[in-house]
Amino acid sequence: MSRMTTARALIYETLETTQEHMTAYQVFDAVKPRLPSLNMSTVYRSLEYLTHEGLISVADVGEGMPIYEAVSNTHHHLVCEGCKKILIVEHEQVKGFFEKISQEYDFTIHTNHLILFGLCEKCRRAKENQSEELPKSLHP
Amino acid sequence: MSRMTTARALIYETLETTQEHMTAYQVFDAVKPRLPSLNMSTVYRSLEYLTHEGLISVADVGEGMPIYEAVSNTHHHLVCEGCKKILIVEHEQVKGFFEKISQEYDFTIHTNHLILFGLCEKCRRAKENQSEELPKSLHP
DNA sequence: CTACATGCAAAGAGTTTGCATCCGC
DNA sequence: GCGGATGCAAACTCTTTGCATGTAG
Repeated sequence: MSRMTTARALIYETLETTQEHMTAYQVFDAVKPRLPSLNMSTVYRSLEYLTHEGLISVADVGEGMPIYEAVSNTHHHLVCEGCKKILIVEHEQVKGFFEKISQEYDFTIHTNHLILFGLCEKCRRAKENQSEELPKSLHP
Repeated sequence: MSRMTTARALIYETLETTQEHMTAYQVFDAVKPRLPSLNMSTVYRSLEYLTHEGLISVADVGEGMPIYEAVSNTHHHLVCEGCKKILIVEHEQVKGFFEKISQEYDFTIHTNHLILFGLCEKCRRAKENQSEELPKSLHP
């Protein structure tokens, strides 16, 4: 059987109240003060447990570490590759697309956290200017 | 300045001809026979180079290792969490959604490889039956 | 010839695991 | 009290890096 222990409760509470996506290490840092005995392995095991229970969701931002967040807060992200800014996309904007794919392929989508990479308006404009001024040049 | 070396060419050729998504290790295994001196660090450096050149794309299937594929082959994936089967979604099916998001948020999407998790029709049905009565059963 | 690419080995980082102990139920 | 949860430390896996050597242009 499963137990809602102190560690699990605090980890979930942190994700639920901040309503932010966090990496395993960020969760650790946030909970550690309130539970000094907390260990990284417990964080990983708890995150896995909470995910399995459907209380939180995992996604990969492509920065090496997966991020976790409370599912109550279903939304999606646009990550700017220029300034690293993250825009929030309401699930309403995505729902229709998911439903269409679901029907078309007879596939029940569980993914509840989409992350799209690209350029925000500011960075796109900056890049356009850049390529106007520097027609051809350096490249690593 | 950049060079199209043997290693890079073979790695790209492999991804381009198989038209399959592969992990770094799979790329290594596929190219090694034709270039026995090949080293994992070269694979990683080459994949990074090819990605930066826009010849291949990276995506994370959530299984710990990112997967790579030739961009000529733009499509998306539905990954069944039950039987691990992977369905291909043509970009046509996704294009409209990307455009909508792009406009709505004034954001240029670079992501060209979407991976959605869920359950295929077979596994969904299996799960439904399971919760109704059936104790245990087939493997897909 | 020169700068960049590669192989090798070793380091890093994030995550997982075995085991003794702890604690929720 | 018992079985699952935790802490600790070590192991693991994937990836990155420093440096000497090799090679494309």
